[in-house]
Amino acid sequence: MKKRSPTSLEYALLGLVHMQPRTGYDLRKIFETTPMGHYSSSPGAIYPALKRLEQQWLIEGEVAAQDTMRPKRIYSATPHGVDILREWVSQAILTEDLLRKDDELMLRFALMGTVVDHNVTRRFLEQMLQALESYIPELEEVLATLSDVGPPHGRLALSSGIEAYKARRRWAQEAIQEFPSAGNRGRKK
Amino acid sequence: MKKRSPTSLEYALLGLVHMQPRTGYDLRKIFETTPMGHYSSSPGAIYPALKRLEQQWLIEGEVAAQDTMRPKRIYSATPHGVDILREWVSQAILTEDLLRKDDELMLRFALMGTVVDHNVTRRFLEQMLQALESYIPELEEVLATLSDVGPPHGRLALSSGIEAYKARRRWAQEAIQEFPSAGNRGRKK
DNA sequence: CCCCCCATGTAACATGTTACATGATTGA
DNA sequence: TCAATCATGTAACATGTTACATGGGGGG
Repeated sequence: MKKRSPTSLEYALLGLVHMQPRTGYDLRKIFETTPMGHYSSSPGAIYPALKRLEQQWLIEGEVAAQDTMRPKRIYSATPHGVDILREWVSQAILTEDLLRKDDELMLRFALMGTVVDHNVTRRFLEQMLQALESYIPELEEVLATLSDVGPPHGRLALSSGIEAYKARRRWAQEAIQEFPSAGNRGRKK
Repeated sequence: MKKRSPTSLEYALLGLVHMQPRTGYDLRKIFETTPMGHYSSSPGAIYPALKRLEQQWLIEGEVAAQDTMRPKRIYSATPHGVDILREWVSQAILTEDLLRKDDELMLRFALMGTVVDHNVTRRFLEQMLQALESYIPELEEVLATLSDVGPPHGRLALSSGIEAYKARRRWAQEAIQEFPSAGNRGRKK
């Protein structure tokens, strides 16, 4: 039996309940009201996803308000769930991930705080920087080859993307300083 | 009969065949090899989507290589398709679109070159700037309220997002100058 | 002659969307 | 008591993913 890997939404839910136990409703509110917000949020997505995670033992729900019907379940991550989450956030970053899995990449970073140490975080940022260093020039080259005739919208859209990646590169260079390498450990501040 | 509106992928296909007639294979290659690349690209997504567009008269396919079996179809946009495309790219931009439909927003910009004049493009950029001016401070406020204890990953991920939006604001301010307003028309360069 | 690229398609499957439904609790 | 918010769920549907299948043509 091949265990197909969780979706982004499922990882997001797993990470959030690991940070702190929550109900399905809590999770929905997070997606509705915070900047985490493009991960769905409709009950038809959340509740089935929680059920799947529970079936795979990645999270477990404790029933509160036991006497009423339609009991409320408070979920938290199981040790196995934490392992799976850690494995996911620790995956190597490929250049193409910047194009095809960009959201997932930042989600991984946002959720890694509670499952890995600063060495893994640092490695993540180093790999992201490497990917950006190889991808940005590639995009600039594409931009340079685009013909000047016709509407500029395509070219402008591409340069918007390039600027976004450059902003991310600056961000990563700043961020990495908060995670000193083994050699420099403890010397910061 | 309610005509449900096309998906992003369908709009992308519609826009691309309007720029220039193409086969399904051409479209797949675009998604595989260019920066337009996170829009799917698998045959199981492209060919059914083209079929749907054809059924709604948004595109039409001309059959080439008529004598062989498995004939190759070259698609182009119908006048009705162009209307629908124009309507879509011209929609008003809401602040929440920045969070929930960001990709779609940039796709709309990239595809609008061949269907609207520079006044509409300018309006698009003005509305995007307005949305950014209202959204960026909102995010900064959220960032300021986040507690300093615990792992910084969440805060850093948020500031990465903020920097991306700021980069987009700079880009939009630059880009808008390529589309002079009615009052300044023709005065540029 | 074989492999790769051109070129199109389908079938099974999982996920997510939209809309609906239920009922408890809290504050005005 | 009325409305809003808390809280969970399901059913129908459309879309997209993965994997498979077919076949022609060109180049080494």
